[in-house]
Amino acid sequence: MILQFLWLFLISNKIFDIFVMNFNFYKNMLKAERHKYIMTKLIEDQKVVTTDLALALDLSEDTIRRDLNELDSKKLLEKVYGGAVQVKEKSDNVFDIAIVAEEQKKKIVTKALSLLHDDQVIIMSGGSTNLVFAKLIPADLKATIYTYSLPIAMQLSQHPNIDLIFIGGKMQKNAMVTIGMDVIQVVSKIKADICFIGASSINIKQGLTEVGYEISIVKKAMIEASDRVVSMFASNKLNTKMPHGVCDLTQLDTIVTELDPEDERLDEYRKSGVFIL
Amino acid sequence: MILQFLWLFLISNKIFDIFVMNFNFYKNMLKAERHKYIMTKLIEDQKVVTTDLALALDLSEDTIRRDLNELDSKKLLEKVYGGAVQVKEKSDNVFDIAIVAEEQKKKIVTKALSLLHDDQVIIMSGGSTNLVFAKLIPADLKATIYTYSLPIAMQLSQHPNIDLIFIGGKMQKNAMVTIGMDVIQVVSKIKADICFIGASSINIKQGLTEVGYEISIVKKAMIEASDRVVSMFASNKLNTKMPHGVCDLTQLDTIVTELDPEDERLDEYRKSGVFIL
DNA sequence: ACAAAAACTGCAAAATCATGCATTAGTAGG
DNA sequence: CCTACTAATGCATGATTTTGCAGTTTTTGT
Repeated sequence: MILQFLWLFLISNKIFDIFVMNFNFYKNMLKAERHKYIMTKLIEDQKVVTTDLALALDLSEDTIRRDLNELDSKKLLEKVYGGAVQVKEKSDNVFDIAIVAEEQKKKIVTKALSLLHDDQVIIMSGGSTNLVFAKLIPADLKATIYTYSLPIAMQLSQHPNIDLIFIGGKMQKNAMVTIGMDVIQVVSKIKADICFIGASSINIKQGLTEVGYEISIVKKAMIEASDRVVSMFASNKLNTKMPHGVCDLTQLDTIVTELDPEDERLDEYRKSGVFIL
Repeated sequence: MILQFLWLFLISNKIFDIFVMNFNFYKNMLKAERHKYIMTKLIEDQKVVTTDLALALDLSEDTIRRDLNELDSKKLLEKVYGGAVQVKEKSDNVFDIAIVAEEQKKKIVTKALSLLHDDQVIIMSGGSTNLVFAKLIPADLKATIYTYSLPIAMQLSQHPNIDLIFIGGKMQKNAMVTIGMDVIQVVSKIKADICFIGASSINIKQGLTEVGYEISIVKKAMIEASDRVVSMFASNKLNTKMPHGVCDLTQLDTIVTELDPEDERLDEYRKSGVFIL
């Protein structure tokens, strides 16, 4: 009986040693090492607890808290009451697309809603203005829409009454649109009533111009395929220029900006014959 | 001697503590973790019940209520009498796709990452499991990926080293994938090294089966176009059946589930010759 | 309308945190 | 070697946050 206890005692002593080793293992740790340890622990467990760390590293909780505050201010973790958790990946979600000046764009596209009618065949290019437009298309509109923009297709796929056709091809990843010959081929076979073209730049002489060559080609094909061509953009795009031409003003039927149609900044465009909404 | 017993007592206390810790697994949960747990639970079950949460987390109902109020004021959920429900009006943001049992799916697809190599040509079908897979594809993988799923294309468009080709066609809006002859035509011309097929249902006799006819046709074409066919799914899909056949087990090269490859539930599948990861 | 369940309010105990201050260790310069 | 300086750490103190409980109010179902 005694022997059993003695044995247990020895065993427990061993365990105790291990404990002590673990406790004091990190005793002479530099601050940087500690931070690394904390970050590793955080990734392992999804969280760290102040008291646990103080125990594990044999330091006062105050020091741990200071560490956590420091790491928090570096945005490496998020401090919470009792410890810290992983900083939530803000842009991990590819799917939330930030739209700059969304209110302004809403104002623009709302005007263009009057151009929509049931049973139209519509082509939409990419761009955040067109995305806002897609959001605001009335739920009861019945139409066929072609697009080659992923975000716009995502948006329109929520729409109950729209026949949606995505134009496939090689993805231009930053703009999230397809480009290339496959796109041109499909677009050139469409007979659309109306197309909505985002604009990088517009001016009197060159008309619509684009920053990318491939996009400019696709837009040319869109215009060719549509009876009516509408371009929506904010007024800061007026009188600017990009390397690749898309079409001149005579090929545009309607432009839509946030300005009053009678605004003097649009005078020259109005003279060229394009309808201003 | 007394000391020995004292020591034993301390040790047993420690062991006891560990037991208690395991028993009350969530006892030392940080508030932030709790909120995360609640939100996960909410997405899984579409609702949470105050009393259930109090029981599950071993906390008073008051605390749970305070949590729910807090999350409610952050607009992350909507508190109702007895618990909380998901905040509606998700039409505001089409783009955040809720993935049920994301952790389980991560476990599955992580196994499949070993099948990826540089310079492969890959076809990916739709489905949330494949979406999780797309998220976890290493940033340094250089490959060409074909897909006809909007969310997967969105996800992969963030990937710097992947040539991404979207297969266009008519959109099946609820699944956010393209379907139809256009898709078949493109797929049948691809010569892919490997394809990853989501599964609605799988069983020994019929193999892969699908709920939609069109999808089943597309998947047939995918299999035809690929040297190697991989299907990833959770084990609850095992031994279920849908109306439209895709392929039998002999046409599958690899299946991946969250189960251990030696699990007895996979015995019959293993016998059929398919490799189980 | 009434009883039971759920929710809210105020309160107190406990845990956690921020701050100021003293101590220590390491370091650079004379 | 000594001194002054700085950074890091621990401790004391008071503030803040969290949590459960008791009592009251609101909601729900019958």
